[in-house]
Amino acid sequence: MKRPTLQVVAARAGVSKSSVSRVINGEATVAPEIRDVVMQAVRELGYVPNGAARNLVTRRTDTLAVVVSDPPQGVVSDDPLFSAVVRAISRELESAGKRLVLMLAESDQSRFRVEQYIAGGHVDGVLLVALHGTDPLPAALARQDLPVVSFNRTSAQDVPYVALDNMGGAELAVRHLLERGRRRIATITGPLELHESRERLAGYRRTLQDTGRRPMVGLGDFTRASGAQAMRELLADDPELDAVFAANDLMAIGSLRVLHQAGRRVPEDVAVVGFDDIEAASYTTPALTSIRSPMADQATAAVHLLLQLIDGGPADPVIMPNQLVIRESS
Amino acid sequence: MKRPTLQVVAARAGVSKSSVSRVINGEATVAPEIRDVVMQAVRELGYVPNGAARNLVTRRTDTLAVVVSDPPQGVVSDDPLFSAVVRAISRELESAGKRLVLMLAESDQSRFRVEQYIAGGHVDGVLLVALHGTDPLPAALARQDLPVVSFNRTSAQDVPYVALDNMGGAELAVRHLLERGRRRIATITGPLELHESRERLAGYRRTLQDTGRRPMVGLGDFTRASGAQAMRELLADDPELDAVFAANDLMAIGSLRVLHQAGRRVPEDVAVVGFDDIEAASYTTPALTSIRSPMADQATAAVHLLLQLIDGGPADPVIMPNQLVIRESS
DNA sequence: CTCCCCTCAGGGAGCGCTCCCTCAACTCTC
DNA sequence: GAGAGTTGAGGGAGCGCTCCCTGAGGGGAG
Repeated sequence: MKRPTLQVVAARAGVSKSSVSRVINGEATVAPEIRDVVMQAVRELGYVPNGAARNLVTRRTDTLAVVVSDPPQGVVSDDPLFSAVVRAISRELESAGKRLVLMLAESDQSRFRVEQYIAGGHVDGVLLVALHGTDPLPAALARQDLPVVSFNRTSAQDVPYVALDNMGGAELAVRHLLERGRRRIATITGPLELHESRERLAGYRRTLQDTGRRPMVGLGDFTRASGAQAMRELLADDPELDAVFAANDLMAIGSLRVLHQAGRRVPEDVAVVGFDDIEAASYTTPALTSIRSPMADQATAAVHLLLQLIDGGPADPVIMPNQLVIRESS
Repeated sequence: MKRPTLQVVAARAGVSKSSVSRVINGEATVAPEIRDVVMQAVRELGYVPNGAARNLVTRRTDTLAVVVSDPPQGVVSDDPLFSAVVRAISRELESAGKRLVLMLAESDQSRFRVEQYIAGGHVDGVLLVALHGTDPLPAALARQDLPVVSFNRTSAQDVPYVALDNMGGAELAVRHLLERGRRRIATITGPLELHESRERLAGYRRTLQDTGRRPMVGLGDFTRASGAQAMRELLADDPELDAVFAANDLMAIGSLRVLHQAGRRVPEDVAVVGFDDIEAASYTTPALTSIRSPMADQATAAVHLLLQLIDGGPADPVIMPNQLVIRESS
């Protein structure tokens, strides 16, 4: 059963292809009676325009690619916030009448496939999530002349972005701990190849430096296990530490358990603050104080920026502010 | 800067369009020297075939839609497993050389848009996630003559599916509690409009009935808050209950806190078993015993089934078995 | 040596749509 | 009432590709 074409609809309605096309595309210069007879035929035949044919001539696809560039055990797509981000993007595109092609680039080969796909004219623009500082994809995509917006700062200079205020968030966390009277505040970092990890670390460093305190840095990689491991090391280095700022919630959760096992009470002996405010942060005992990253808002803003870019608008970067959510752990 | 076309490549290589097309599509009947000269030209010009033009004539798009049909506060896309499922699907499609268009259908309007899109010939097949029993979308999509695979059983009879063994999983949970010597075993259900909630409840019921015990049913809706509320009611109804099987982990986590507040020790006084084995299940105190749903495997299986269907293969439903993961809460 | 067959490159139609251009039919102005 | 202007329908080219068909050329068999 073949789908009806414009031609068929035109024949049925007794008008020309052009008129049907005009009606379908909602052009103003169509007489009401022609519009009615065409709509009638469209309904009767269940006509839906063929996308490929339309794309071919208009050069628009109404489709945007969301490219997540990340190693297989990567932090992005494993992130508890991943689904929130994807949903926010999806909703925003839906309301703009656009479609979303999701591509996870987990290897050089798939990165190549992404490039090919983008070059194949399948999409009108790209929303890029590539946190790794050395990722070659941002630059590669920027070279194609297609609108690209990054979900964070990238090494490619000329890619517009919407980023979290990671440094400001870290500052918020550390100030909060200082205000609570903590004096020996350690941090557990994310993997330092990632911009956001470095920024959060920098925020921690700067805030401590302002008050003349000594930084204590444990290295993590955003996983729960790495948070636990880093906590053990930090405790061994300084058994007297009285606060930890973890660069994400998963690591904070990992450290909670280690602190418990080491006989420290949270928050009495050691205060803990995480980052991201994932849902699990409120399930822990004690519930975790965290920096809420407005990821959904960030996603929405990124989509807006991209759509604006596609319409030929300006490409001003956006920085999203964070918010401290105080719970039991501090 | 316009992208080069087949024509341009042909001119550069000094051969015909047809030959270039043959080389691009890897046909065997091409002389090596022609292949070389074409590949050379392709490389020099950075030629990538235009997708729309190709689709238009081949009627293939190498693109599959993943449609998640769910109300705005729906359970599916809020589910912690959502991202795992999406990633598994994405990987599987990537390795099959296909693309993924993700569509969230959250309203009647967007459901209509989905139908239109599917009818527009943009995709080769549809992977449908629609848990709601009354959802009209499965039937609507089944009417289009396009391969459709559902991620669970649907009300549309003729849609092939890959489903979890929900009943078997519930049975596993309840048997486990019985073996631990529990005698008053309550359950907290998911929203009963969902197939899977009903199946999990039925599994609970059947297993208890087999041993002549009385069922105690609290109604939830898969959210943590609803789990807490149901737990309060169950405790009020029967302060002596000694075990709870929650139809998902979020509700189990909600009930843990209520039990703690009510002065019950877990697992000494009341054992708790969840369902899904989300990551947060291992963060709780005590860590949660749960039924592990092999969601990623299910996703992979669904993709396989769909690809097989597209190739004209058979459409035999698949049921995925579950596994009991025993932790501290039981 | 001739004829036939087979291999493989080129030509060209056509996929379904948009959009430009033409032209018919009115309306308005003087 | 005639000419100019305006409105809106129809015709047809062409987007970039695939794929069928044609025909050139070479090899093998008789």
